[in-house]
Amino acid sequence: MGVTKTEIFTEQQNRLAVLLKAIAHPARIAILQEIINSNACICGDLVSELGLAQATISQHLKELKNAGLIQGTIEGASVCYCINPDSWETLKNELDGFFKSYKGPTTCC
Amino acid sequence: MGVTKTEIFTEQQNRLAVLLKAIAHPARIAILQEIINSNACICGDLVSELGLAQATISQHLKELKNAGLIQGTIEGASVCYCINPDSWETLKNELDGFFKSYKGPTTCC
DNA sequence: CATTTATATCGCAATATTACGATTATTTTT
DNA sequence: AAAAATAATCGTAATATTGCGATATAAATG
Repeated sequence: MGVTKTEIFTEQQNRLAVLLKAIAHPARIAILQEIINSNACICGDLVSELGLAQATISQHLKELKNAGLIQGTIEGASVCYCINPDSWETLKNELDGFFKSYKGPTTCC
Repeated sequence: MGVTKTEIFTEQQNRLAVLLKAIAHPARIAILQEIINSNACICGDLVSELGLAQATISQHLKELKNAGLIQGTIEGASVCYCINPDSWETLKNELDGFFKSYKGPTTCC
């Protein structure tokens, strides 16, 4: 046991869960914010900005990249990470739909 | 180690991460969708709707409740769960702000 | 009041996540 | 080419999550 039963849920539910899980960590939220705010793409500056080891940051970046939320391009010895505009837009819209599907409180509770 | 270093992140980052983590599971997404779609609040119908054991559903409901996303009111022998309108709205806005802070692709990657 | 119904909680096994030191690979710099 | 800088990967320890059977709790029903 201990494994998420993905087979009993819809494609959409699983996909949304994977993307949200990728964001659902303070370090990865911080990384995304850094990438967004420094309008130039930052690389290993994250290691000095956030207080985490280089291996840890690299691992978080990998997860964000696996989820498709960011993309990295090699720039000499360092790597330049930035938001993947398409998946960012897709997730934004999907989440928007999800949150808007709730039409306010009902009478029961 | 293996413990998230919450102390090095901002309140906002930690709060958002906790809320997103609560949603970031297909079963909990399915539960939220069920609660939203059945405009009457459902109770243990979730157990028959989704293919998970009663103990598992109850645990997922607890997590959603702990995160403040849903609230349960006792209704006789059963419990009626529905969305917490305030936290739902708050999270929606916070996420909206987060996603909107990205102003499209830059020149670098 | 015994029985059924509806949920919650406990305890456990399987697995996933988080963090980091050490190492490796690659590119700059000297 | 050696040294330094940058980032990825490996291995590992600590902890968290997921799922469920078994059990507990509480209300409804007979």
